[in-house]
Amino acid sequence: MAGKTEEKKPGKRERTRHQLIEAAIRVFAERGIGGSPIQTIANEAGLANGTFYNHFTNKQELIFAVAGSLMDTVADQIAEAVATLDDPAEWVAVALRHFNAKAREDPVWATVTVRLGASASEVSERIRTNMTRDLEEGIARGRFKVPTRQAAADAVLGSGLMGLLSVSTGRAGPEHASHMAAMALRSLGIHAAEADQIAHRPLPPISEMGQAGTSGRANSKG
Amino acid sequence: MAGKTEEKKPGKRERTRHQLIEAAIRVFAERGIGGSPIQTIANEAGLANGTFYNHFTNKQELIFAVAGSLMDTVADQIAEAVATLDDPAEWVAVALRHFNAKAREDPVWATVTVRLGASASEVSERIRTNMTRDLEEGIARGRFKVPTRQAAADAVLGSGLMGLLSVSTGRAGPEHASHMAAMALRSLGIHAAEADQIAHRPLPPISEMGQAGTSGRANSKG
Amino acid sequence: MAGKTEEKKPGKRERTRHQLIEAAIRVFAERGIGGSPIQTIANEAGLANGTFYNHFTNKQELIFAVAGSLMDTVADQIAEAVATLDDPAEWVAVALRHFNAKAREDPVWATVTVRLGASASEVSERIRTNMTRDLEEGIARGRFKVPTRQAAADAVLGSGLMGLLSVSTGRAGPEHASHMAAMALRSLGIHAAEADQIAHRPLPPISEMGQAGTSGRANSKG
Amino acid sequence: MAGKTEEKKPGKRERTRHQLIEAAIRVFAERGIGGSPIQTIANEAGLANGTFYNHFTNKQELIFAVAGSLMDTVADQIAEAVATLDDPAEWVAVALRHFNAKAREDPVWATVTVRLGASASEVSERIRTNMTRDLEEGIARGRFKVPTRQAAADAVLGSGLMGLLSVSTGRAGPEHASHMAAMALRSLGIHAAEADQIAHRPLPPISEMGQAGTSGRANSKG
DNA sequence: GATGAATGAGGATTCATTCAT
DNA sequence: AATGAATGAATCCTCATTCAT
Repeated sequence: MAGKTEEKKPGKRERTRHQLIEAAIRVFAERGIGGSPIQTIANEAGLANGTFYNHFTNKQELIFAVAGSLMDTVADQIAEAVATLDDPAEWVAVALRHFNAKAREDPVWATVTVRLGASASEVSERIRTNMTRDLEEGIARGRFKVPTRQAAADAVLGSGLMGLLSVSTGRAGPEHASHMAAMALRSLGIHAAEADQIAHRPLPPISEMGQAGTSGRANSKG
Repeated sequence: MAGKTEEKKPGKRERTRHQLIEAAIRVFAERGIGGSPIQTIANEAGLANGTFYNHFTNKQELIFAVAGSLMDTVADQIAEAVATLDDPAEWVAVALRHFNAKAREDPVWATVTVRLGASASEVSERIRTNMTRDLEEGIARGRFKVPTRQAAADAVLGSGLMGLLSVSTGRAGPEHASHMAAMALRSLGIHAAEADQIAHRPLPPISEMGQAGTSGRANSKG
Repeated sequence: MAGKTEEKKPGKRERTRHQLIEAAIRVFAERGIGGSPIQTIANEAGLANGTFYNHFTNKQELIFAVAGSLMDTVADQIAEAVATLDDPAEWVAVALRHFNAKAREDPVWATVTVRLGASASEVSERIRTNMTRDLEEGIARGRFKVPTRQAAADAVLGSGLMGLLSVSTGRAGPEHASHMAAMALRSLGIHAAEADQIAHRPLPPISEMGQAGTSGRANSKG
Repeated sequence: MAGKTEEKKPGKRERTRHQLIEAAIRVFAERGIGGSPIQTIANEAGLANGTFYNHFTNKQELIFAVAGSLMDTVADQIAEAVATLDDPAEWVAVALRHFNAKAREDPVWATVTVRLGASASEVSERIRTNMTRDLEEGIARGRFKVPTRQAAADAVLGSGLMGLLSVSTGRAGPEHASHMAAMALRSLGIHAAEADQIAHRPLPPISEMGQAGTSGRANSKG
């Protein structure tokens, strides 16, 4: 149990798994999930088809992993950006704007996230969980006036998701994110003028850490 | 069992087509679109698989027909309900609430609508078009104060969609629809008190016309 | 319910199923079960691979059907031949000799039957059942003197099976079947001289009816 | 348990090979030969899949080794037990009874032996060879009266095999082995009374030597 | 020798679609 | 129009085997 008892290759397995997820994201974006054979994904990752099954039991598992990876990536980045701020209203605004910014920077991410939305709603729970927590804190502090915590979450998340769609279909102008944030804040009971002001404050930066999110996920195959 | 048992004339063809669409909705709800073979759908409709191709050229056409049927059902009902009202704010509130009510009444409808999201986005455009028209009128009349027409549409539609999801996953309480409507109105610049009031007015009833929506659609085979 | 309510094609389905079983028997004999892809079997039957799955859910089901068909064919023929005789001793001798004769006439049958033996012992139960019935009758009539019905069945069936193996590996001489029958009768308590005599009587003929046995079997796919 | 815990020297290689064979027997018994991937067998042996190929060139070789091990185990034990006796009739009876006893003591052995039948008939030849030798001696001494050496071998081996099957399917009663032996002797021309008497004599014991049989076999990999 | 990731040919299975009846 | 058997391309998945460490 001392020393290098178990670590032959530093995460070779882990890395291959990532290659597959990354490849899947690219292929999904281009051809859709249903139109992406395992073979194609494996090849895109520079691997043989059989290798896929050393890392995932089936396609469904890959889809979940992809969805998870996608969501976790932003969720973590957003959580980090938000951590420096005090005002719940700003948390929400920053989260929405970062979510949107991510979509702009990485259209592939946006496309896949949107396509995955319904199929993998269990996974997007992570985003929902984070957001709900933030909203509750805001409600508790009297910053937000909303009929229900549930309704608030739906309104904010719905805005975020629909904004994503607008970005990925090219409907969104340059300030779309801020506008969406402002409207979301208004729906949470923030006055229009203040909402606009908060929604336009400079965005705290996020770290560029690679594939942050996926690291902690369980590896279903031994 | 007497005389013309099968009622040859009045749109027998039409009816068979409908059987297939209805069967597809049920099967899609249960197994997802990708997991629903034509064979299964045809059997659910009490028909042989070959019969399917007397009514649709391919599966994709069925999917569009299903999406169309789904959307038209509500879109028409909503349009009818809204037609009696004068205030754009009320249009929006009523539309959102009816959309949500439909989801409650017909969980299968809700499930399939959500699942269809990506596969048939062209169709959901119809909802967007209607909603955008209403919002524009409201903006023109000075009833809504929004940064952008686009942002407004996203905020409202996002709420609607997310509300649908909450219903179909059982997260939504009895007043969820009204709450969502109120928040949407706030985001459009209506004051909180008024928004709440509008969102709780009695809902204008909708007619119970059977499968209204699909009627006008072209029949590609024939 | 009167007239030709249900019989479009006179057993088209049934016939295709048979083609597949017959083709499988040929292919199995040549390449072994494990070495016979569905594709090859279907092609041998003059059908496309997909057609196979209209008649069997998987390969295992085909194997059972083949084993059943094989066993039933002889079992029926033997039962017919035996029906004309009165002496239980002769039943057993005739059964063993016919079993062996079949192996000589149809080496493919022999090969497949042997190879199938273990994999499909459930199916060969039919042979065992018939034989056990005959033995019991012989015991009841005091014709056989055996320690156990079970032991008797094992001895006779074991002889039959092993004889089959000898035939299919070319070890068996022309009178092998009669010799085996004689020895089997001895083990059942018949005196040597009489056993030999019975085992050499002329063999009652069997009808050449095509694929008799399989007809009654259930069709697992609708 | 003291000192050199791992015992490097005395055939560590040999032992690993054995672990694999033993593991294979267990896995074969449970899942059949075709359904037992190397990976599974290696894991069952507590080894990585790659290790397998340090000991066998391919799967077929393992199957032969398993069959050999299976047969040798009994063949050697039987040979030993028989060596103390003078009467060929007793040789046959003891052999059959030991064969059957082994099946009872080690159901896994029985199952795999039966399942192996077809896949490794070359190996079961060993049993046939031994048995044929014994029968010839008996014939030469005038102890057996049989139509053919071949027929005699088939009758005895068939009984033995079928008895094995009866044991492994639970059809065999406690005295089944003796009954089978008695019937086999009768078929060889021994009178019923004597046959019964011989078949019920106390069984000479066999040594409990571990994995005796496999030891002499060549090791195809260096 | 042991390890376990990678390989890729082989084969099973699905299912949209065609077509003769 | 309805039927349902047949089709075969597309894809999933398995697993014996290789190989770098």
